[in-house]
Amino acid sequence: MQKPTVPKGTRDFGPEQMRKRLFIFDTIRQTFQRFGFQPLETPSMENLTTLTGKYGDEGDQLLFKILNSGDFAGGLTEADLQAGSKKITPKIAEKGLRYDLTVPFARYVVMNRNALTMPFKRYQMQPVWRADRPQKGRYREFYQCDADVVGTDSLLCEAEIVLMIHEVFRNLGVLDFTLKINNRKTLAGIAEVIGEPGQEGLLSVAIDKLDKIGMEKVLDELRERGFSEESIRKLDPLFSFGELDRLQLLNQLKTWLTTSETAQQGIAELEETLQFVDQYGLTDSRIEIDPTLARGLSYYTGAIFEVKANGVSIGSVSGGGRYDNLTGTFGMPGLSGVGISFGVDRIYDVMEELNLFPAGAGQGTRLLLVPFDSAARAVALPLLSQLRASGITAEVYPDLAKVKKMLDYANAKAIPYVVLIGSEEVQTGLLSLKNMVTGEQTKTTASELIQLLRSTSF
RNA sequence: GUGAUUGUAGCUCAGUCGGUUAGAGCGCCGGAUUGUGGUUCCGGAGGUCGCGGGUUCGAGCCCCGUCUUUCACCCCA
Repeated sequence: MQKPTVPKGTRDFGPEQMRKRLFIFDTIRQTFQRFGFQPLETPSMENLTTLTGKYGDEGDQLLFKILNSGDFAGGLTEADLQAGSKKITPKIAEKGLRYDLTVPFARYVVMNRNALTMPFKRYQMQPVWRADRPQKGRYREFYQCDADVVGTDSLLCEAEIVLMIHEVFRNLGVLDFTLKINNRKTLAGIAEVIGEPGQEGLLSVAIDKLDKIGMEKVLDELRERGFSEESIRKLDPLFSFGELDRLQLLNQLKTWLTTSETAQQGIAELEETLQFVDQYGLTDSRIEIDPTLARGLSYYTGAIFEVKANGVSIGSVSGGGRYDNLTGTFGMPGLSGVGISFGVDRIYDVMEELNLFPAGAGQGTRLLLVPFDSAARAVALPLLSQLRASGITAEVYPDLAKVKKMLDYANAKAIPYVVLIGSEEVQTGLLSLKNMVTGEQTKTTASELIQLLRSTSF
């Protein structure tokens, strides 16, 4: 027998998982809306022309392509087949699954440029797909929750992103996290100062691995990529910022990168952003300026953010930054934007590993009505409506089954309360409320019952 | 894309040197108990050993392929 399976790197989410996931989605959505972002959804598939070339060569490889409908191979010639799969792909697939939410958003902005009020703030919570090999904290289908502002280069937006990150993780109960922040202009400045102007891309990928592989190996990689010994020597100060506080760090950066105008601008942006954050009154900030933070995506041009949960070995749970020209490739240059993306699946893994889901997050039905016969059921149904109208999640066992079966059902669904209704309850009008955790059973009226369930969270 | 790794009942896992009819715990179903679950006791169902091929008198076990799981690299949320 062929047992059914789901494709590699994809998962089903059962009821308990889904409730926890919805807790994460709801928490993030609340914050996005509170900050004035408006909802947007885009199609799962985009034209490949929209997607390719936006994520670098590596990214293009990771795109899921969708085979054309109909006789997709009909127009292929012998020469095409000889040319190999890379040449054939555009002839047989003109659509692909979205790789992130930022590029479809940029496409949307360009298509609706005349209708949108600028600055335009949108949030979007949808799955994205990447064709890489699954491993810990990495899936082929996963959800991102993005919030972006386009049409302004105000650093207030960067500051608000910092605030939203703090609010989201605090509301989730993930208190021990680090928000790393840096600026691509500073990185560009470093490349200038060490005598490798324009090479900040290569510099970034290598430096990004610092805390993973250590300084020596980073330097080896730079040598491999053609950086001169002199440049590498000039990079020294970057590794000596260890224990400095924010002010000292910024001053040292300014001194070191004094000859680069770009770097000075990056540092000034960083300072202004942090100043705004202070003015907003953020307390107990988890911000850490990290001059080595690089991030892979090539379209970032200003601030870059990355959030890691401490105490777990799962990659970043959130990341983002400013991009000056994302819409340029779609024929709309000069539109600046900044955004943040929360990775729901990784946040879930972190919260599960650290046991951070609140008891209410996995909670479904709170009360099961157990009528013993049809006369009892006639009492139960109006009561059920009354309970639901009071906002209490309640259900009745649909069959007139044995009491054991119904109580087993309550246990299986982890329903904490049961109301038993038999001939005695029908006659007296009093209900038997059973606490399934303690086993204790009391007589109660309908209104007392509602009051009790409203006043306790579970 | 590179290199490892995993797969036996719904779940977690045993299964000796290749040898008769593949086992356990938990879970599930029924009963003890027609107004009381989570404890106990009794009974029961449930397997193409991931899939395909090969070696062998004989394969869950050995070989090849393939899919899947997990992990590292690359890259990333």
